[in-house]
Amino acid sequence: MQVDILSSLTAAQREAATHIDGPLLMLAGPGSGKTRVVTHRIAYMLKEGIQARNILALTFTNKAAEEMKLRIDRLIPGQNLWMGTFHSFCARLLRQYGNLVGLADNFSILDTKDSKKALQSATDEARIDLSHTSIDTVLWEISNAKSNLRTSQEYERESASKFSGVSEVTRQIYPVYERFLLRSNAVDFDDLLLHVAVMLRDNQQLRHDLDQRYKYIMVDEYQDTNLAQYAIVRALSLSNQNLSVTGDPDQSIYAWRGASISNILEFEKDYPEARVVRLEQNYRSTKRILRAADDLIANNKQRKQKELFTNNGEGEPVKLVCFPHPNDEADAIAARIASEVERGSRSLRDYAVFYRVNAFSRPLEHAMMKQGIPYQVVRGLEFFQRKEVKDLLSYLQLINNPSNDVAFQRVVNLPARGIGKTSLQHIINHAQRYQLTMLEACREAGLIESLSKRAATAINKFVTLIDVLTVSIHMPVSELLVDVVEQTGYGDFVDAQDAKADEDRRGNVDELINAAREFEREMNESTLEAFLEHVALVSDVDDLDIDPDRVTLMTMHAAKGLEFPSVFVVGVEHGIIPHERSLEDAAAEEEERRLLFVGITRAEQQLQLSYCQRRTYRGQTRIASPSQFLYELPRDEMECHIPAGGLSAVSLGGLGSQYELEADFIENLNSDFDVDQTLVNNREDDNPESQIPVPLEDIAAQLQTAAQLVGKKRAAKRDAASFHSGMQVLHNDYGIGLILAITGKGAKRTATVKFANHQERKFRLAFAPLTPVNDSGDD
DNA sequence: TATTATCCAATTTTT
DNA sequence: TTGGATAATA
Repeated sequence: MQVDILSSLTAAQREAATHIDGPLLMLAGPGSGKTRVVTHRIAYMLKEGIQARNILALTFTNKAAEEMKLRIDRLIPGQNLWMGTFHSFCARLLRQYGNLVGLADNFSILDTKDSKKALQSATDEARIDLSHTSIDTVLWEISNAKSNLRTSQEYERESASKFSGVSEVTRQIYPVYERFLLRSNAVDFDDLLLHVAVMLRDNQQLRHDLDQRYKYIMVDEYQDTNLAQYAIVRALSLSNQNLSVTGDPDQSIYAWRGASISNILEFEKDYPEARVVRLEQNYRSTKRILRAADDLIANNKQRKQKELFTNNGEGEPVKLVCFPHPNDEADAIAARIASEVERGSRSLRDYAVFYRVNAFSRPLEHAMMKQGIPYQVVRGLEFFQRKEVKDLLSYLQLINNPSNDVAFQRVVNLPARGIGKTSLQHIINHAQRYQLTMLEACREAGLIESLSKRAATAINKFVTLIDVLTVSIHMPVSELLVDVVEQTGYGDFVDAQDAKADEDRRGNVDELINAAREFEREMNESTLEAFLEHVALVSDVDDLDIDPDRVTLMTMHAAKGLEFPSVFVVGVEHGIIPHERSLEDAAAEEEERRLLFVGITRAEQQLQLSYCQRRTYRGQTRIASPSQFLYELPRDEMECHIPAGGLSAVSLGGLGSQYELEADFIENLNSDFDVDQTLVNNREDDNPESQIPVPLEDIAAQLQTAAQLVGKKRAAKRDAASFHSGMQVLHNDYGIGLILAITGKGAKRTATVKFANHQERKFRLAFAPLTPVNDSGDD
């Protein structure tokens, strides 16, 4: 039987799969069959007689956990193995032992938005002045602190010497926020981990018990663990060092969220006994794709050297294509997919398009729709973020946990029931004065003098409403939900809105009720509490179905762990990948490179990277230039459809000659250049929505001509001191503009520039990122 | 108090 | 362009 399980593994894989006792580090490159090894290893352990209940397997996504469970079940059916995310594991522990950190077992889990609301409330309550920081910054700072195992006290101590605005404000707010959450019997995502880590640290008995219980621990994507997760894993594997972790430092893309890559890099220090297995053979991609990935990632300095190889064929050349505009980019991709599918060489599910920011899905969606290509957009939390859904869930939260003030505030006047801002403020004051939760304060509405009689009545009605609903707390969630929709008046409210604005909010409501029904059907434990936990810890991504025959659109972050026969990466542009916010920080830039590496290595057979000359983003069209990462690819063996002169004609980051590509654009300065037809002139229709997709080859050909047309028009020198009115200039952020006037002298010399979007701005010539666009040939 | 207008800021986001 | 958060108004 063992032979069955191991026979399909290679030597290296088998070595990892049969290493049961003692620490194990599996460095697994992309496409190296990691999941296969992990699942086979577990199956092997079970066969060897290890109890399923002694195994703890931690993943980052529910999807990954499900996938593994499924595959193990295929190898050894009928084992009841617990597998899940760090967060759900911690939530489960906290339900049991939460009292150790001051949580009742019906605590609520706040999502990021709720956390922000909580933080805002806490800040208001304590009358803390945010001065120059924003609530987002502080939330971020606290989240970071929590990921790094710092409670408010530790933060205070640790940051005592820091005098930046953020840390000063955070020092004040963090303890208040902490108290606010405890009082609300609620945790944010970071708390789930932090509380458990603290609990394990301060409670040796518990630590020991759990250590005994979970004798074999497995962690997937170890490169993405943060300090809190590290501490939890460490605490659970002290007595029994049967810890196996898998990961790939080159695929660490969540450092920005507190993941610390050093966890995996220093595993061998933490566990000197560790066996290290490297899985470097790639079974996924063609040689060419792998070489592109390898060349790219080789530019990272902070890196464990790794040798990727594959026995797969050379494959087609990787494509690099430049387009005038994202609409063309999207059209060309849609057209190619359509034609290949038409030809029968592939099906839609073989294709994925990746981008750096979610907003880039828009032109792609347009193009797919135009072409009638079925597609699915994978977006993190779309469903559970919708207003209707959040509103209704807040009612459920409040019923489940009456202390949840965030939920309370969300629903108290929704639909409007005459409890406005002023009344609410009175309630808040009262609650604060007597240390009550808001719902408790409402129960004393009659005692609050400042409240008008009318308001007091409205509040009493609300309290009664919640009390009545609470009676049904043990009913199936879907029925409770139906009750909520009807009795709170929310259903009518939504219907009224739909009628007025021609929307389908009701549809979302129904969808949520359906989700509840499905939950009842699938889960053996379908209490309200379980449902709320489920929706808090499961995202839409998790039930991403690759099965339906559709093209998949998603961010590169979301793509991790997936693979597709044919992959497009769009918008490989400077300031996009790497993202502009990463430009100053070398470490952040390396992470961006890893991100592109992840994108590239998802591809099995076909890969196309593309960038545009202009990009419409946030309502503004701007000049775009190729990403510096494109220079690091093996372009000589790739198929490049880029303007004459190639990438190198566009100077990196600098503005010097990048608008060489843009000369036609510049010429259109004084005309309305919303739709620039110069490059794509086979369009017959002025309406951008209904334009005919341009075959990729044609666009490439046209680009060449356009570039030739542009010919002599060269960029002026950057240091040109001779700005004058009537002159065309290029601004880093605003694009091309016309100097209307010049005033002042010396350092104060100021230009008034009118930009393409008809905005006028003034710039000090001494510092403004302005470059003259000179048509007098200066070569 | 409730609706409407205006302004502002804007990655990625396993949970 | 979008959404969210305030400010202005009926």
